Amino acid sequence: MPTMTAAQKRSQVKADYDAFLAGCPSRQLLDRISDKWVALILAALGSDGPHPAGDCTGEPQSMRYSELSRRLAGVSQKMLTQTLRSLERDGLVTRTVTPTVPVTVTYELTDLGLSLHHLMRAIKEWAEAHMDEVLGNREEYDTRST
Amino acid sequence: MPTMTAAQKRSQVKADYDAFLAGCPSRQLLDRISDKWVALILAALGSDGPHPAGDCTGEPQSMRYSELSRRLAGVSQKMLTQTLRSLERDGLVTRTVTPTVPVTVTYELTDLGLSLHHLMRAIKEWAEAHMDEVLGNREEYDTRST
DNA sequence: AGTGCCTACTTCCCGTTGGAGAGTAACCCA
DNA sequence: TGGGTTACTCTCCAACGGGAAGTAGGCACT
Repeated sequence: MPTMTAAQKRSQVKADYDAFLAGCPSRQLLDRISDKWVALILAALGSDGPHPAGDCTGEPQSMRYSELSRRLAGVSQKMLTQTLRSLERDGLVTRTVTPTVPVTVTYELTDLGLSLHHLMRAIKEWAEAHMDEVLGNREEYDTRST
Repeated sequence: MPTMTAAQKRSQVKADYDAFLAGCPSRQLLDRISDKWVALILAALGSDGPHPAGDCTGEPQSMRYSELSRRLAGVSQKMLTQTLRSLERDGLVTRTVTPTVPVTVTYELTDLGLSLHHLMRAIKEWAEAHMDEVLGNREEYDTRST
């Protein structure tokens, strides 16, 4: 009769590994980067001008809260504010308040944010290059299982 | 009395933009990539061997379901299965069932998945390079507001 | 024969997250 | 006084995801 049942052993193994990938330094930043809206905000702040369907290139520029809100169609104000705050906290964007008639708040990428933006740009390019392939795979997979 | 109140106009503007970034081809793939577990699974399948705290490099290899489950400490079985299915659907990983004594299911990166993994590797490197900076920024931000 | 264990899931319950929409502050305009 | 602006904040609720337990199909011990 062992001191540990199989179930207990399983928990033990799990606990042993908990400090493993959870402690990976990439993991914490990965969680931040893989936030639904972070990538889009970076993309928006990294691009300029109104871009025709899907074009996210261009020079970095500062944007107002309302501009971002309009640009990132689908983002709730709550999440936009929240995400911008966390990006500011991480030093990826700067937040500047200008006390004009109605207050104006502008957000801009820092150098750090800009460097991350370059990575995002690469991902966007990958996405555009392989979009068709992925879509094709999905279709095939769906018809196969139907 | 205008035909449109300001509120209605706002909804109108929103609807106009809804088809905008939502239709961006990057957006759909971005949603997939920025899934909490996708990046981690890709990292796991792209690395090999047990790696000491935070080391996610190495050669791609196939892994069993249970291996992944152990490696990605913290993932629920539900999400692991779900995520693997969607990755398979997208053609990023292959799923092979070998009818051994207890069935063995192995997952492996496809070429497409491998190419995405390279991007992930770049992100991991960025994360490691700038982790300290971000952590410093956070600390500063937190002390400032306290 | 019965109990237990294995893998690779699926199912159920429930807490947290995030969206929709209304409310707020501070000020301008008619 | 009523409406407008911007940049939020708050409240309510649906849905996503985690934890734990259940399932199928078969080996292995006793």
